[in-house]
Amino acid sequence: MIEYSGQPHYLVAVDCIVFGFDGEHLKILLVKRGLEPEINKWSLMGGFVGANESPDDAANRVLKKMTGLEGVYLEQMQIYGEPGRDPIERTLSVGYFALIDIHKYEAQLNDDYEAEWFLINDRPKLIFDHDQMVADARKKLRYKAALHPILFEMLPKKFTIPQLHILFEEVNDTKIDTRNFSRKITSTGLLIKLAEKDRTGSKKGAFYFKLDKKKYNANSQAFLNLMPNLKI
Amino acid sequence: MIEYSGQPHYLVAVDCIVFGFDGEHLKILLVKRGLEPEINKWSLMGGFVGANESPDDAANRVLKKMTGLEGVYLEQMQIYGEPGRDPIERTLSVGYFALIDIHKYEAQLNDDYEAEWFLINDRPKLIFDHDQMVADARKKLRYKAALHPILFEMLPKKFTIPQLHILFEEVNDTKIDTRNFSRKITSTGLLIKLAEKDRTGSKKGAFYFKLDKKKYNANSQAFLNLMPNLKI
DNA sequence: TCAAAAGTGTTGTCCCTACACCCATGT
DNA sequence: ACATGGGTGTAGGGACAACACTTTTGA
Repeated sequence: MIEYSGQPHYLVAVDCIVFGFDGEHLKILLVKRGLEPEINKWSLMGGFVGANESPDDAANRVLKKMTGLEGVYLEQMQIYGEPGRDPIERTLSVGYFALIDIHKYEAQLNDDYEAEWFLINDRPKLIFDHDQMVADARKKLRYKAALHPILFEMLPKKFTIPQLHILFEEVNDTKIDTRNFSRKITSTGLLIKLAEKDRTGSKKGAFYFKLDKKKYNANSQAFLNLMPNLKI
Repeated sequence: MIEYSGQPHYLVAVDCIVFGFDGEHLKILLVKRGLEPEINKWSLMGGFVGANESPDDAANRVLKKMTGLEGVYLEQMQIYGEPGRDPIERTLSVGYFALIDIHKYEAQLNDDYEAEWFLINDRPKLIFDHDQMVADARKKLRYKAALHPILFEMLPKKFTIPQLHILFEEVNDTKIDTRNFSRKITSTGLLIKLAEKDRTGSKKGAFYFKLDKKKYNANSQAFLNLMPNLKI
């Protein structure tokens, strides 16, 4: 019987930074931690990687369990593995960031967990190294969104250009010229204009668009330069 | 005494995809595996994460041990954690890619390990999921190198533009116009022209350059569009 | 009629690519 | 002299940012 004798074994967890957009501000979803230590403090959604699942599986399972949502946009970020990051026992955690449509979440809220949306810039202090994870996720989201059309994942199926515009400004924490933005985003060819208008925001109303799924899936790897004066 | 009772524990390893450049072709450094199972098969440089080190520490330690080199460019890629990826025992592995100056390596080769450079496109089959790791690393290297000035890490302190040019072509597996390339790369302002010329490649000789460390460190996060017709 | 937001037009600038051509030098 | 890479010049086109303007419609 072959074995890797004498090597230490560790717990492996996943933690998810869940981003949402309420139409005005970027938010993250936090939960009150249900186990010791630090019980009842705010933390990211997380859980241990089970014996028969990959970390990706685990992250999807955790999200399903805590939000009720499946098929969420989920991206592996990095591993957090400093020896002392969990005071009880050595635990390595794989950080993920998730993008969800906040309204979809509210529709099927799972009340078993005390979860709450917080403004990204006004959130409680989190346990362990979770604040670092949020900072890293924010940075990575910005980076990725500048080059790839992923922010659609935080909007409903039907959305308007002004909505998308505000979202881009929120994520990048900057002002973007509305006129150039709408042209740039439509010129990607990823949007399909619908006949219907959203009239809640203005008298004139803004046309709804939906994503061209086919082109979206084909182009999700392409570089798009979605941000003016691209700098990080 | 608080504990996370009943959760499974796993081995955690690191595996490094080490890239090098011999002046003509992109290569990777492989080792003959020294333990069962699959002993004497070719594999990536790897090792288990020790009790008092982070995965990043472990990757640096493994590289130091097997190549003798310190301060190597090392970047975390992703975690590989499918339940059955190691047939002996569940092991999660953090993949890293490393860029090293192949000549520096040869200068202080560690003969304790049977290590060998292989052409990236002509390498032996590797154990477990290491072939997948190499494919992922190649893709990530290409992606990153298109936007950030990291390929310098594979060249000596003094290098010529034609050398850099071939390296870019190798990494991206494409032809790049030499004339436009040299202008684009010098226009980044990251290079300092030296008085000396390399005359091994041509009669005229090509000027040596070195990296402007100060600007390099300041700009390593900037987007640079180093590849024409940027597509992935 | 007016305010307010949506969205189109316009223009100058800069960058990028393609390609021609000159440069330096060992043989 | 001439072959061989190294490197610069140049011109056309396209993208992009800046900003003016029109459109739509509820109040």
